[in-house]
Amino acid sequence: MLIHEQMITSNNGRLDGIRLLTKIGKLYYEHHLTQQEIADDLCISRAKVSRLLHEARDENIVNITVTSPPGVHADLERHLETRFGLREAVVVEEDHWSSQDAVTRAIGIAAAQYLRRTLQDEDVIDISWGRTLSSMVDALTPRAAPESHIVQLIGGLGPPEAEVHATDLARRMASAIGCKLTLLPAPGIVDSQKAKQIMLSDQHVKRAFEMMPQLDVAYVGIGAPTPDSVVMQNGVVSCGQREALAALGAVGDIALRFFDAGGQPIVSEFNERVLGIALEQLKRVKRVVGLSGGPEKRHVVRAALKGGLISVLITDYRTACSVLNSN
Amino acid sequence: MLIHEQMITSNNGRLDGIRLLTKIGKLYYEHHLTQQEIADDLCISRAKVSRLLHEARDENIVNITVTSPPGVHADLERHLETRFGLREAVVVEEDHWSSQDAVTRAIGIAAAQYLRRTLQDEDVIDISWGRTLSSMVDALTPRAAPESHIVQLIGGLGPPEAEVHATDLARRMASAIGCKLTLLPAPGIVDSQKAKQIMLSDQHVKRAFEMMPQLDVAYVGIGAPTPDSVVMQNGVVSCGQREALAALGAVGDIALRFFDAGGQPIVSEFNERVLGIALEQLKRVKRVVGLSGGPEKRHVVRAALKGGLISVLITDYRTACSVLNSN
DNA sequence: TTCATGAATGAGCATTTGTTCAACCCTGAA
DNA sequence: TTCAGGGTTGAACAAATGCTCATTCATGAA
Repeated sequence: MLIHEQMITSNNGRLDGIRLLTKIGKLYYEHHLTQQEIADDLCISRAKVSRLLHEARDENIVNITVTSPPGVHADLERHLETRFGLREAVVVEEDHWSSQDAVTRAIGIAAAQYLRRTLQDEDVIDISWGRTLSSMVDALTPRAAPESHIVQLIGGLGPPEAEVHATDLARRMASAIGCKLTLLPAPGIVDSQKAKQIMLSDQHVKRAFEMMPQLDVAYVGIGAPTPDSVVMQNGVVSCGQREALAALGAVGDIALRFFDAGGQPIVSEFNERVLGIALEQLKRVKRVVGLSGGPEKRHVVRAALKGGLISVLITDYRTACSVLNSN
Repeated sequence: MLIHEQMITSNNGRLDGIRLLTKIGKLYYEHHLTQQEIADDLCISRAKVSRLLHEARDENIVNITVTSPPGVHADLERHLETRFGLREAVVVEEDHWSSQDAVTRAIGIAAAQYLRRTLQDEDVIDISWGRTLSSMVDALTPRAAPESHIVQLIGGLGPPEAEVHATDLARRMASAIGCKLTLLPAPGIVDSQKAKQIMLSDQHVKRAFEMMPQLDVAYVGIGAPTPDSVVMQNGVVSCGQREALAALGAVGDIALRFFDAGGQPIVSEFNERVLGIALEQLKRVKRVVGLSGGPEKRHVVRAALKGGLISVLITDYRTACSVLNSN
C-alpha cells in the first residue's frame, strides 16, 4: 500500500493516456487493489477507474489469455456448442484412433465425470443402452443422490437371456448412485402392433412410460447401424430390416428410433413396433446427453446434431473435427 | 493391464479438472458470460464457478498480463530494422526483467497481434515450437482465414507422451485460425541416419516436407541451449551433446538447427539426425518471424540477426538494447 | 463395519463492479 | 454574447462477484 503511494507520488503530475491505463491495469490486475482504492490513490472517481480498465482491455494493454493444455479442446467444444446450439460439448482426446474400444472407454469415462459433475439430487434420469453407456456406468464412481430416479427408456433387447443388457445398465446405474429405479419390463421391439398394445397395458410398463414427461436428463447412445453394432449382433434388427431402413434414409438411431441425415425421424413399420421413448418426446427433455464416437459414428453424430436431438454431446477429437468440417 | 487402465482413468480424471478450468476460463474471459450463466450451462453452482475461476488464475490457465502497447519503442525498432535489414522489428516492454515467464508471455502476445495484423488468407504458415510460440498461440484471438495452411516444420520432441507439444501447437493454431493443417508425424530427432531415411519415406512426412518450398511465412522460436530450456529439459539434447555442440561454436538454434555466433549453420553429426526444415531452406522463406527474449537470449538473437536467418524480430526492450549496443 | 477428520459444497450476505442518467464542460458557429 | 452538439463526469442504482459458515461428503483408521 505504502509502496504504491510512493510509486504514485514519484511521478505525480500528468500521466498521459497510455501510462495511466498501464498503471491502473497493473494496480488492479497485478497488485489486486480494488477500484475504489485505485480511485482514492489517483484522486479520480471510481466510475472512471472502471471505464479506464475497460479501455485498457480494449486497447490490449491488459491482456487476458486462456491456454488450452494438451488434450483439452476447449475451442473445438465451443465451436460445436455455438454451431449446433448445444448446451455443452465435451471432446475427449482418444488414445488410439485405431481401437473403437478405446474411444468408447474414453467417452464413457468423460460421460461418467460429466454425470458426476452435473448430477443433482431429485433429478429424473433416463438411460438407454449400448456399449458407450455401459462404459459410462463402469466408470461411475459412487455418489449418493438418493432422491434421484433412474428410468429405463427403452425395453430390453434381443433374446431374453441377453435382455439383461438394458435392464442391467439401469440397475447398475441406480445402484452406483444409490437412487430410485423404474425399469421397463418389456422387450424393446415386439413382433406386431398388437403385441405392443398388449405390452403397453401392463401396469409396470405403463408406469415407466408415465415417468417420461417428467424427465430432467436423458443419457443416450447415438448408434450407427453397422454390421457389428450391438443392435445388429444381437439380431434385434435383421439384415433385411437394416437395408429397408437404409433405403428409407436412416443413418442411425437413438434408442432404436431411426432418423435420417437431417436428424428427422424415419416413419416405418419398424418404428411402430418399438417400445420406448419417441424422438418427439426426447426432444422435450430438458437435457439430452448424447454419447458417441469413433470412425463409424461421424455421420450419425452430425445427423443427431442437425436434428437437434441432443443438447449435450460427448465425443472424441476426430469425430468432433469431422463433424465440424463436413458441411 | 490394470495399472494401465487406472493410469488412463486417473490421468483422464485430472484432465477433466483442467478441462473444466479451461472451459470456464474461456467462457468467462473470452466469451464474457457471467458466472451465473456459466453455472447454469454447466450445471454447477455459481460459487463453484467463482472458485474454479480463481483456481484457473492460480494455475496459470488464465493469464493476465499488463504491457504497454506496441509502437512505444518505435525508435529502437527502426534501429533494428535498418541495422540488420529486417522487414520489421517489434519491441515489447517487459514488466520485470527477472521473470523470464513474463517476458515470454509479453512476446507471445505481441506475436499474436503481429500475426493477426499480417495474416492473409491463403498464406502457408510454418510453425516450430517452444515456450514463446506456445505463448503466441495462447494469445491468438480466433480469426477466420480458412484458406490458410499451417505446416508443422519440425517433428515432435522428447518422449512420445510429451510429443504433443509440437503437434499440439500446430493443431491449436490451426484451430484458432480455422484453417488447413499439415502435421509432421515424426520425431524431431532420431537415433541414426538410417532411421531418418525410413521416416522420410513415410507418405505423411513426405507431404509435410513437400510443403516447405511453398511457405509464405514461418514463425520460429530462437533458442538458447541453456540447461533449463525445453530442449534440455525434455532430454532431446543430452548434456554431452550440448557440450559437443558448444565446442563447435553453437550459440543457439532455430528448430533444432544450431548455428554459431555469426549465424552460420553448424555442421555436425547431430544436424544430420534432425527431421525438420534446414537453415538454408528457411532462409529462402519470404518472411521468417523470429520470437525470442529474456536475459539468456541476447547472444543468440544477435547471431540470428547477423546470419540473416530471420526477417522479422519480436523481442523485449532489454534484449533489443543489448543487441544494438554490443558490437 | 463405524467413526473422526479434513475437504468440498452451496445458501446467504457483504462487497465490489458496471451502467445509467442528469448535470456539466468544452468547442465552435452564429 | 448565446446556443447546439458531443463528450465527460460522478452519484446512485442494479448486477455480479467473493466470502463466510453451516452442512455434507469422502477417505482412511480403528
